[in-house]
Amino acid sequence: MITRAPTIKDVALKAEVSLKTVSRVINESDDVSTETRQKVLETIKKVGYRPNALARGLRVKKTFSIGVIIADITNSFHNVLVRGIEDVALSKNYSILLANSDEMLKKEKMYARLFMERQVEGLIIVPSAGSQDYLKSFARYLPIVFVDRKPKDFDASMVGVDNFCGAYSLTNHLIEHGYDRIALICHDLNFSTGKERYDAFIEALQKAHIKPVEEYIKIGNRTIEDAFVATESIVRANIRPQAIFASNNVMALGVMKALDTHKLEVPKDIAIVAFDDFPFFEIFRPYITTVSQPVYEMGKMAAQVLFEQMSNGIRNENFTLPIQLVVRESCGCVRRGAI
Amino acid sequence: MITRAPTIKDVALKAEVSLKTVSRVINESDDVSTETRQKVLETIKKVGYRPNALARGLRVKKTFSIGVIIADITNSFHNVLVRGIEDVALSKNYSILLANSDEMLKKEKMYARLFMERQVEGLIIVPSAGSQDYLKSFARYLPIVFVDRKPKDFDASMVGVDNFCGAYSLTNHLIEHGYDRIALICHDLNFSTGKERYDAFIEALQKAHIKPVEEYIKIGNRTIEDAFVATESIVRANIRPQAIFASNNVMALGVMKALDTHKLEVPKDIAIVAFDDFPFFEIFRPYITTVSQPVYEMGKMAAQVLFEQMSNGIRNENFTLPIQLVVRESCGCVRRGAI
DNA sequence: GTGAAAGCGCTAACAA
DNA sequence: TTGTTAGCGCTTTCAC
Repeated sequence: MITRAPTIKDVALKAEVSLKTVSRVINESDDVSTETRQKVLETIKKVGYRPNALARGLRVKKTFSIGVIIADITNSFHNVLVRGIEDVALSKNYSILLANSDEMLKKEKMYARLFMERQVEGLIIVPSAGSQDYLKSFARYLPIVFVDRKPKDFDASMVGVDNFCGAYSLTNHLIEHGYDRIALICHDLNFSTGKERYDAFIEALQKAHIKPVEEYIKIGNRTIEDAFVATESIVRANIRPQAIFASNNVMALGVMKALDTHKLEVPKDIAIVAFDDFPFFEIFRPYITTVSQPVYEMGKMAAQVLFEQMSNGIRNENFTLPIQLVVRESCGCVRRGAI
Repeated sequence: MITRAPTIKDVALKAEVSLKTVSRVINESDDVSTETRQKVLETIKKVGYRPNALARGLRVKKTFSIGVIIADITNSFHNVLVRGIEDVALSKNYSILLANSDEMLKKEKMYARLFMERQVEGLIIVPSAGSQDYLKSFARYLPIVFVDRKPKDFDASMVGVDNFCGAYSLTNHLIEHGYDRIALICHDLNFSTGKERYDAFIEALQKAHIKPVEEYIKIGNRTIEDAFVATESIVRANIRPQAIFASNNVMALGVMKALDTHKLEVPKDIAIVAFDDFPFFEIFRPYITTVSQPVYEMGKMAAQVLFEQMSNGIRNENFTLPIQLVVRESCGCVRRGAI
């Protein structure tokens, strides 16, 4: 800005040594006489020199940065994921370039391209609905790792959980409570997570010889509002369901809000369970029964896989992390002891 | 990685034109004959050329990136802030480099330095407790904007809210309910926000001729755990307070958890209010009365101020955004109509 | 309308 | 141990 930042040249001039000597001192490499090193270090301090990572990156073709494209940093799932990624990146001295796709393929594409131009050395993506084939031309240059959701029309490593299994056991838990009128508030089936949870829900019902009721099944966007509206219509049905399965934690909020608005008590009047936990599900009543995903670990794992491939070459592997059924009280179970 | 990415040179060679001509086409500048332009564009497509933003940045001394240092992306205040910043950055075609300081000055410093080396064109910081004088040497090169908390030993532009005023009116609201035994669970006074909210709390009591009781006032870290422990000790006091003021939303969660654990009903047995809102404060009972900050707007404003200074020169201004008292039911007010 | 040469800040390769 | 030269991929200057 105002002043030009001093360069390696300025240091060399002032310290009366060559560029390379300064470079050597900076990189703590090679052998520079203690004397010269001292002199250079002092000069560096005096002129306030800081190496230009860009110039360095251009030369050595390393930028020490990776690109991360998630749906929305404001969503707790995504920010915890990012935290996991960042912590690993930090430990490797890498920075992350972050972008929100807002579930729009167009934005996802735009950012992926932008990050390529910025010479990121790897890409971690929570893919939006639609085709990821645009990544094919990138995959020759850097590794790409997907998290949470499966990409379409493009193969790369992927870190996620067994959504089918989780949703199945959650549905089963409701069935074991004796409910046979169970509603599903699900997010978009174009996401692999939505699809798998939906499929598991249906299959669990069928296995228990319960016929899925169409008016109890609502598919919408992953928003509080959509879940609210869906729940309202379900609750107004001729025969109210005894339980609701929310396909994710955000939608669970919409369900809760709607039930509260209609003065329905959980789990007395109606039970509810949700896929994916939230810290405060344990703080506010009713404590919501969920399937909990190791989100932070997913982020870490994704980063680890990426770094592994950055140094040892691109591979194509899937990693499925374990989930956990967290039984609390919203399903109708009696409350366990406090804290 | 595997393959070398094509450069401008490859394109020039293949299209049988000079480097500069390709450069001209890329930058949509100057006059290139339609014929040549066509030829170049085709070649670009054919070889899959993408400009190298780093090389370009090195030359034109623009990196189109800004650094953002927050406490923790996992905290809703901070991620909403980042979202505001990102949305503005996107509109200006800038990327953000993101880092979590975890409230540690050391990390904050490290990242600020790292970002400088990466040639960010501006810096937005939520400062940690301690001295920000290390930034003095940076301030000659780029603008720095602080958000939420005031820096120490260093002057720069700052975007925040009137914490004193907000905490004062929140405390006052409790006093108007007739409570005269009011507890404060506050985060570190080394943060300007903590200090100002604390001061306001005390002053509001004194103005109402209520003597602050030492055992009702707890200072801790901004964590659920600290707030939990603090609340427990307060609740066990000889004479229990009638209300608790939590200095932020995270600590409010700890307070709620502790009250729940001790089977104290809000607001029947004890009232609670918190500084800073949370979306789900409106979804789970009891609906918590808060002072709400325009966090997203704070992020946007910070970014706008930064960009303004990036183009028009560094200034030193303070921006105070309006807050809002959101009266719900945890303070003892009767519940308003649903949704 | 197009191109050659120089240089952004740095490091690799090779000399000295 | 230290210095010189070239070049990373791009744009700017100035020539043609």
